[in-house]
Amino acid sequence: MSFNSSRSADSGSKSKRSFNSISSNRSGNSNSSDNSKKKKTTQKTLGMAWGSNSRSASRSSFRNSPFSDFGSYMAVKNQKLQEQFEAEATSSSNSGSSNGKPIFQGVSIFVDGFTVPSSQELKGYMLKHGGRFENYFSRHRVTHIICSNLPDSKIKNLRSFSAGLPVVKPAWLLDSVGANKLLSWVPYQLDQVVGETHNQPKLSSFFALKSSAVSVGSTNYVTGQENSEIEDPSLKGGTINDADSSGPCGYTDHSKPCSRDWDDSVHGNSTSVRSGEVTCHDGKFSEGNLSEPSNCLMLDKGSVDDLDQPSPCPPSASVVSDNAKKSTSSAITGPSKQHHSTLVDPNFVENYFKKSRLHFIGTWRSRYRKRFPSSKYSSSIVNASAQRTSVIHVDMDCFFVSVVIRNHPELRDKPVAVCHSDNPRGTAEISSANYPARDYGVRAGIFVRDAKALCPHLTIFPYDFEAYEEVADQLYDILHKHCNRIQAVSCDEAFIEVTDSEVEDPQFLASVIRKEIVETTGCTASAGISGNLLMARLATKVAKPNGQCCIPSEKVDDYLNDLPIKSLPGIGRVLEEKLKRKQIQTCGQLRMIPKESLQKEFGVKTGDMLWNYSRGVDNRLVGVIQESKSVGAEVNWGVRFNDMKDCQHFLMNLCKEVSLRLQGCAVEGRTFTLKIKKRRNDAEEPVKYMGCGDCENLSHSMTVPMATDDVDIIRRLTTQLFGSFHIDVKDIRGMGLQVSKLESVDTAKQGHERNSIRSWLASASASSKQQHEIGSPAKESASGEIDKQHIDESLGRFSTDLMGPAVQIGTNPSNFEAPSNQDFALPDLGDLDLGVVESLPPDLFSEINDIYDGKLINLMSKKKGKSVAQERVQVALKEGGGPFCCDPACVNENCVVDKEEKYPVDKIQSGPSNVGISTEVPNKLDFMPSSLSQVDTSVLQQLPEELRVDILQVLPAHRQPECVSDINLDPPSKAKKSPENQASVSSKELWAGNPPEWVAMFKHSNCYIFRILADMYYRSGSTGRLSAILQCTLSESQTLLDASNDGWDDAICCLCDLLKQYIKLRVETDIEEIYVCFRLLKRFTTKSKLLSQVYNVIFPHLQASVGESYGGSLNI
DNA sequence: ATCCTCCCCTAC
DNA sequence: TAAGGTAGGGGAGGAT
Ligand SMILES: Nc1ccn([C@H]2C[C@H](O)[C@@H](COP(=O)(O)OP(=O)(O)OP(=O)(O)O)O2)c(=O)n1
Ligand SMILES: [Mg+2]
Ligand SMILES: [Mg+2]
Repeated sequence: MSFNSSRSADSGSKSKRSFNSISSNRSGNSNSSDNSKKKKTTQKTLGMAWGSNSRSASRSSFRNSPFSDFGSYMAVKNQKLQEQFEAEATSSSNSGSSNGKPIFQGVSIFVDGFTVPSSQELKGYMLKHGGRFENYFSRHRVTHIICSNLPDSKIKNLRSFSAGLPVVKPAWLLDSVGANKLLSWVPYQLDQVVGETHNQPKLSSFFALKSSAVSVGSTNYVTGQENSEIEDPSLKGGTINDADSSGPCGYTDHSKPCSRDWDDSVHGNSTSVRSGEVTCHDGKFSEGNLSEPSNCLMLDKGSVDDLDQPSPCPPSASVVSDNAKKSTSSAITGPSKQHHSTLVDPNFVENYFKKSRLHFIGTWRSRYRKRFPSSKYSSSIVNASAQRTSVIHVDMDCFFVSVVIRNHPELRDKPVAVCHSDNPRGTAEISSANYPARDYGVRAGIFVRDAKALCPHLTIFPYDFEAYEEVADQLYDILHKHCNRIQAVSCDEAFIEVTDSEVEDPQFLASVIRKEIVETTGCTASAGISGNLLMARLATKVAKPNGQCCIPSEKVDDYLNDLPIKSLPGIGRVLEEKLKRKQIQTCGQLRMIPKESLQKEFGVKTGDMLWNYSRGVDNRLVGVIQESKSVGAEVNWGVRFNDMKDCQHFLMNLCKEVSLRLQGCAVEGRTFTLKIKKRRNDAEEPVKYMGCGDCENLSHSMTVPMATDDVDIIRRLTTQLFGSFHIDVKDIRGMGLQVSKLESVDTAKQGHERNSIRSWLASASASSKQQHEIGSPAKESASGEIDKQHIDESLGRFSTDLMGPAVQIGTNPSNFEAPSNQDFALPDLGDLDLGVVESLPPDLFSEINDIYDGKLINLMSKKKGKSVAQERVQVALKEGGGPFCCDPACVNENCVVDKEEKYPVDKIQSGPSNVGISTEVPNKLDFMPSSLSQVDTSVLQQLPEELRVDILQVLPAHRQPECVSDINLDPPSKAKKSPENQASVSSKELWAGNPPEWVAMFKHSNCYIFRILADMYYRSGSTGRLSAILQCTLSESQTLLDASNDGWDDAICCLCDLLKQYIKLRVETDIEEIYVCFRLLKRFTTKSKLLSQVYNVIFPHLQASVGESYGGSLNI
């Protein structure tokens, strides 16, 4: 199941998709689908339980482990988890410093529910007298449960989870304090519990227990499980079955049988909307003098409530709680106090996103884009703007709640909210609350503990992202059926534009759509109808819940007059507060302020918006669907690092995420912005569990010349960006990576074609037009002359025949037309440099051969034996013969570096990014060259010793930067004895007092030095060292290309030079480097003004014609 | 003037 | 326990 396939899927059919765009790319694991499908079917009526699933199991590092291995691993890990748990700071004690007599020594209480005195006071008593206070229940740590009173529904569960622990009234503590000794708790037992034995010793967890505070039967809505079947994971840990058999979470499959059955059941119930009877009964609305039925159509709130809802399925299957899984699916990286942080879970980023509601709604749009690739209708909208139009705004009522209680009609009139947790003391956020709950003040975004305080009998349901996705799809299918001008706002909300000619009665259309929505989804929607986006949206607010409302233009002013400014979209907390300080609370008051004042105070655009909105004016058009401007990922929860390694690991995963999202959107980006949330100095631990608390928001960005989606490049960039923060990783509370300056990956570059030579050439020629826009022509032609000279000079030593004669291009950009991809003319076969072509890696050769319909190979065989063979340097690189290392931390000689590991996570431990730990060794990746005199000593230090010696011997010959003398260098005697070392002597003599002209080509000092060395080694036949220094150059070039705007000319020069050297020398062990060169140049040169240099590597004789056809942009 | 970077604000 | 993301708009201030 790939992203592209889902994009091409017919919108009517339920294609496999994932709400988490990453997961579909990553897992590609169809093995789990059978399993998960079954599970889903049975889960349906209960909603998904806490999360983990076969997908996550299959992605875990244990995916291939046999059961037994996994099981024993889990056993060990749970033991460790418990040990951690023991040490965890979720409990408070005051050992040693208690100022009261330690009468509660050995007593550890957990307070359940409301108590008198409050749990905080009890905590105070405990700490004062040597006892412990547990915020969260654990049978291992807690010795007594303190409880004043519990509703009956809780008692049963309390018995269960208490597992024989005494449940005692607070008076026990008070009396003990009063008596100044520990009294027996027996007389203080809670009456309701006395005499009972625990006949249900197994319970999901305290967490799960809490969720059944309000129960229907004994079903726990949160876990979707009969309580009696739940095991306490904190005791036993996850079972193997847990890890292997639960259903997927990020959602993919919409064609499951259940949805069919459900659809059928819906259609079995006939419904009707009696739109003729509607009037505006809404109180708010009436107060606004808008109650005329003729002008304002509003369905009676009750009228749709009466519509039949799909018949509820009885709760059927139970699902193993995810609690166990969570404790098992994370590996332990070391002792830690946080159980849900980056410290514990190496897959934190991925796992986190799977459970984040905000991630779900935040990424919904990109999924929608794939379902309904846009721009079909956006142009017609512009045209249609001449006509009179109405806007309908449709928004699902308390979306998340509606969806999860579709099959619980008995809860429709009871307060219900969706939340991760049902802990009445928890800091989990309410995602959505239904309207009965809102009557109690429960709102999206408040903590569950506050919600429970406002409404103690609030029923909490867990998330079911899969179901939200499914309903959203149904919603948009319906909308698209009725209208082709739709502007998606979110998964539960859209604007529809209708022209008067198309639809005579927008209100009737709205009622039809709403009826269809409730019939299809089992959830109600509300609609607002008005003349523009703003007023339609405001009308929806009036209409909710389950109603619709029209605000005709003549009623706009009246309606707005008393409307609180906060109700206007775009005015949030901050603007509201600022206006309030100016005594502005309503739109009517806002209208009194002249536009100029507003603009002066809030900025031009914002002032304009305020002025317009307060008058009901909104000039935005419906449906102008712009392509996305940025793609990013961030995590600001559970982010805690102890050391650089944790941090780097996290960052690299974030990069992977971002890279995959870019690829998922088929875009590449040029600007990378790393955001870091840094704990404020004065901020203590956040109120919210694992939250980021009060933070400073920092960001640094970097723009590279060539757009990319490549994870390795992104990682290098990100690493470099991170270094620029100079931040203590312990202060980091959140990080995000955003990519902007996006360019869409055109079809020619997609798929396997992407790295082919043909597409490279084609894209290069197509995009060469843009070269005119880059840089000034004067500068180009000037530097072109220099470049040519220098390159001739420099390359002459290696490969005089590779460069053809220079072509000075006459600049005539105005006449220039870039050939299209199709027009790209293949060079004549006779124009190819056969020596170079022959030396290409086999598959590159074969690719070119294919381009020429196989004629190339014939030509080659004819000319065989003539040319290049004798020019080749015979290289017989023995194993490890090239001491190379680009690893800052590694100075071992003979270090063979695996390409994949060039920038591994743990290599960036030192350097400026690691403030306060070790700044004396600069981070190589932080180096950004700017001038010839700037020699990066750290780079030099990373070189193998022998090469370093050579450099020091060479440098003084013409220009030795001062800082080189700082290098602490002990010339190894071994190096002196090496026969290869002779090269440096001769080279030194060669260059002494006579620096070659081409040195100016390498403005970047490292490349410059490397180039000198390469030349030296080449002359001396030191092939091992030559190979090593070429790799160093390649590595430097990569860094340059990725990171520097200034350095990419240098980098291109280096790479072209390198490529020629590699190819010409045919260093067989460096085949991979040739590929890297090619890839870099392909990526890079489509927009390079130095394009022709790359061309010349393969098509040197084409220079003149290329130069002509590509106008003045070429400088060779 | 216009662009760029580093923020802040807003909505779902 | 708990999963505070994502993307666009826009302002301030500096570089050009
Ligand atoms: N702070 C928020 C706001 C919204 N949502 C999610 C849950 C909502 O159900 C969904 C849609 O947002 P709405 O603003 O449309 O809110 P509701 O649909 O829940 O209620 P309403 O009836 O007011 O539209 O987005 C969320 O998780 N957290
Ligand atoms: Mg809604
Ligand atoms: Mg909404």
